[in-house]
Amino acid sequence: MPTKYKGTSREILALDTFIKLARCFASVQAQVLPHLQRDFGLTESQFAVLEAVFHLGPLSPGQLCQKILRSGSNVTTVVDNLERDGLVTRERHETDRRIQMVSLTEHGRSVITGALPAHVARIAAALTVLSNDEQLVLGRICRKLGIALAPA
Amino acid sequence: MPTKYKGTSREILALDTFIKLARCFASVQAQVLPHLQRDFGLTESQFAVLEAVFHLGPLSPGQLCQKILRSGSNVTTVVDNLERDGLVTRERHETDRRIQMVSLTEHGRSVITGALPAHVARIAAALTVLSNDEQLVLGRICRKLGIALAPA
DNA sequence: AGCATATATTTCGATATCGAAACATTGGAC
DNA sequence: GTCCAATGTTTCGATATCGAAATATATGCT
Repeated sequence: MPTKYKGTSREILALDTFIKLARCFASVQAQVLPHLQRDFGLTESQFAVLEAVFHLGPLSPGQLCQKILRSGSNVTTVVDNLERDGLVTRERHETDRRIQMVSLTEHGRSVITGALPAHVARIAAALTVLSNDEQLVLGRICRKLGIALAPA
Repeated sequence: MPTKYKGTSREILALDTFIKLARCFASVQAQVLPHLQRDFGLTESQFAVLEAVFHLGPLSPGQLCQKILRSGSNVTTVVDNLERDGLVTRERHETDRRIQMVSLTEHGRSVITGALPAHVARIAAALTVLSNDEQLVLGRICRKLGIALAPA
């Protein structure tokens, strides 16, 4: 009985479900993030930025904001640190000078190409405790919930 | 096709599932945390500490550490801020003086009793997009994964 | 052209978060 | 009783994270 809250049965079910969701997500993160840090010196957000730019090409902070689901001010900070470490560069957009395009450096590219396979392998390893069917069902339900709550 | 990574089909399924899980969790958090902050001035971790002490009685930082799934140093910081704001107090354990027991103040108790029902109601509201069966299945799979990955 | 509004980014101040190291206390070995 | 290893907490330095305010640029209206 994971929850001690006294509410309607609908509330109890929802809270119970959400607590399991949160703990499960935290558990997977715990399997994966320490390695990203120790093996490649990357935080979760740094990895996410590198991965996005690697797969999609140069992006603005605003676009990164959408991709990594963080605030604009946070993207600024993360990109600052990546730039300081020589993994990305910032360049003003040619025609709209409000925009700063973030690109990978050579070093950044080699770091993300090195880190990506190991990271994916760790996630896959963590999820092997679920059958393919379970993963599909989990994905389907999560997708439904995520889409329903997505910012208008 | 949420992922652009080229790996084994097993890896692609796992990554795809995990991305949906992460986004879904983030979406629910986004429904819930801003209200906790604006309506009650509480961060997620502050709420978690108050809720734990409210339901379980006075706890040590080490016990809180287990409950809220954060590092010990983080618990120290969160409790510092709660103490500064007059929501909890710290007292040395009678017999084992290494331990600091964290207790609710009157004010802390009234804050958590005020915040809890609204918080639960918001979570329940967010999850109403899923049927009872879907919530049960989601909970079951998450629990299986969470338990399998739980720290040895 | 001038100006108000909208958009893109950064700055600022606060809290969270971690791991490693420091500190305090306990309890067992001798 | 003394010492040492184990346990519990805090400190320290770094990054993340947010929202609000500031800044820079663009765009539309007149």
